[in-house]
Amino acid sequence: MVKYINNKGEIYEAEYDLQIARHTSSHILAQAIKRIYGSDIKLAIGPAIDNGFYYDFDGLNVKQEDLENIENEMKKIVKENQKTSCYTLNKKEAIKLVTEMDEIYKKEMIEEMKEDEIISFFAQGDFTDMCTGPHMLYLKSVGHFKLFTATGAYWRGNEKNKMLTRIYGTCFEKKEELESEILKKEEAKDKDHNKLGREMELFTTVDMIGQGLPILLPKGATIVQTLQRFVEDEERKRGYLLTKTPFMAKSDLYKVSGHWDHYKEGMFILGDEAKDKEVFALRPMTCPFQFMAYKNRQRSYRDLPLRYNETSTLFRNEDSGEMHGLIRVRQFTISEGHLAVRLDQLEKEIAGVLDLINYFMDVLGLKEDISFRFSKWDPNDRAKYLGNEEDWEYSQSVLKSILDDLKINYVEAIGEAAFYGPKLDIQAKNVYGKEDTIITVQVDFQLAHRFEMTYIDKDGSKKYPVVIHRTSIGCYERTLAMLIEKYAGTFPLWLVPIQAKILTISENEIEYAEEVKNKLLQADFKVELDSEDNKIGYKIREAQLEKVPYMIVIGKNEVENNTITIRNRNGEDIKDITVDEFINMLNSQVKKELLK
RNA sequence: GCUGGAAUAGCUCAGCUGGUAGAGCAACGGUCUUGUAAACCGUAGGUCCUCAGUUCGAUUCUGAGUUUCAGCUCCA
Repeated sequence: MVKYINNKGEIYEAEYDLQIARHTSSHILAQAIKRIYGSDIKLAIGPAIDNGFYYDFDGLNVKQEDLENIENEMKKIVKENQKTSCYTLNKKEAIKLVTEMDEIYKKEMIEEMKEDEIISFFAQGDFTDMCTGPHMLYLKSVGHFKLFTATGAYWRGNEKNKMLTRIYGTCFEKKEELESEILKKEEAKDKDHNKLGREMELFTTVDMIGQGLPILLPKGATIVQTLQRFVEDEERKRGYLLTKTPFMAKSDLYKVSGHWDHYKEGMFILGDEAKDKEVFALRPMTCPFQFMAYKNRQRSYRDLPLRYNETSTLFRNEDSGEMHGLIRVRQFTISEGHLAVRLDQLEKEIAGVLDLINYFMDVLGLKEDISFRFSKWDPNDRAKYLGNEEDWEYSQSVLKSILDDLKINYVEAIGEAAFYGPKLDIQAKNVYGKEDTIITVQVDFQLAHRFEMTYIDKDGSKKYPVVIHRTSIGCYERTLAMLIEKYAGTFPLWLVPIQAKILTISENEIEYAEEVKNKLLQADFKVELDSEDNKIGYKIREAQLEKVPYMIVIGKNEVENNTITIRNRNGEDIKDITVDEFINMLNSQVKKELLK
């Protein structure tokens, strides 16, 4: 049991609380910083977060190597085992105190509070901080902590504000827990797609090509091709019509779509508006192009729902600091699609989209790792969005009721909507726990009007369809990144770029091995023959490093018996099997993996 | 875009305060023709990210740029 003190000054006893311990650790960090770097360092905020804590400081200039020193000071403070006390002040008194302390950020926070707010302060030895608590009564109770990084962070998360210095750390009750967390971080590095993907020769980047423009090497390209064929085939089965639309268009198109006003910064623009007669832009989204396919002829209510899909390459001029491996790039290819539907079809079509997504996530093995986010507009940031409040309230309420009907378990996020409508985002976490959107489904009541997309209804009147913007498997680069980390490079059979590697014991078996290879290639399997080196142990090791699911070993016994020996990833051997039997085995395994 | 790191052989890295570079693995050539995790001998491989500046002399110091990493902000 641990003793705590809350913001009423009450002392109570409870189990070790990780959140409070981490919050207390952030105060110890701040105390250490003040001791080492002096009172010129201004305190901003220092909360506990998911996997640790941080504290933001102004005027602090620390480097990675200084962290050890700071950590030692923190340990010293804990050893002193100061007792925490708490007192409260009214707003006026609190402002007076923080003004005396010259804590400008605390002052700013207090000034924004209500007049009758009671503000609590926690003190430990020579250190006092405004805080709502609770805290550990004795600093010794915090347990074991470690500082990780010192980086920059904007005050209040706004890029217009000053950049402060943020120190991240974590804390656990037991030393073993801390050590296992550190170990976990180390192990995560080996799964990091940006490291593993390069090591496995799935992709690379080249200085001369530029940021966010990775090259998919043969193995990575093979995986993406497998995914794309799978997605296009499945979508055709579900009634989607394929389009192939241009990679760029005149600015006129984007002016109608609203991209020119709302998304220009994110586009690669070819030409100079001031000088050139015609200005082009690479497409950042496929929507307006597929809308033109819709408008190719007059549509009837009987034509709807109309489902378009395209394996679509997009270009977005991301800020230079944003690029990261395959997760965030400037050119990417997405399983894009737009559905033009009648309002009475909307729910069923969204359900259909979600069923498709669900199937894909299941096949990829990501079903357990995703979460749903209902992304709404921010009424306080109108300039970012098309349409008025009424439009947004309507489209959001429609999407919300559909999601509730479908019993989707989601969190809401303000200000994450697309500029033309609310979204259902499907989120996945990377190996370090950082969340990214991999799939998005959007409901759009706006763009059909802008593009004059209409259909003739039963009663002969002209109507606008609702547009669903959706991806089904997401963007191939980002999804590949997630898969690399999910499987630590050990891809399932249907997806792996080399499904089997044929290894010969000596050069005498190469002719037979070629026969085996051709049979497997004809049966549509991806195989390689390694006959360069004669050392079988070495070859097996190579195949293991490449995470090849099956090794086919061929020596003189196999040639004599017209069979092969197979070794799977677990190191188990199957002997005296024929090539045809092996092909059947592979086929049934792939079928199973595709849930068919 | 912002803050702070980093860039040396194909890969992982070493190289003290300025005197143009090394190791292990990989590659290539040869020997061995081998039944399950690195056989032996040999060879080659570098614009020390780029461009300027300081200097008799720069991988090393300074500046600008490029790429890259962590975080922030932005985003699929």
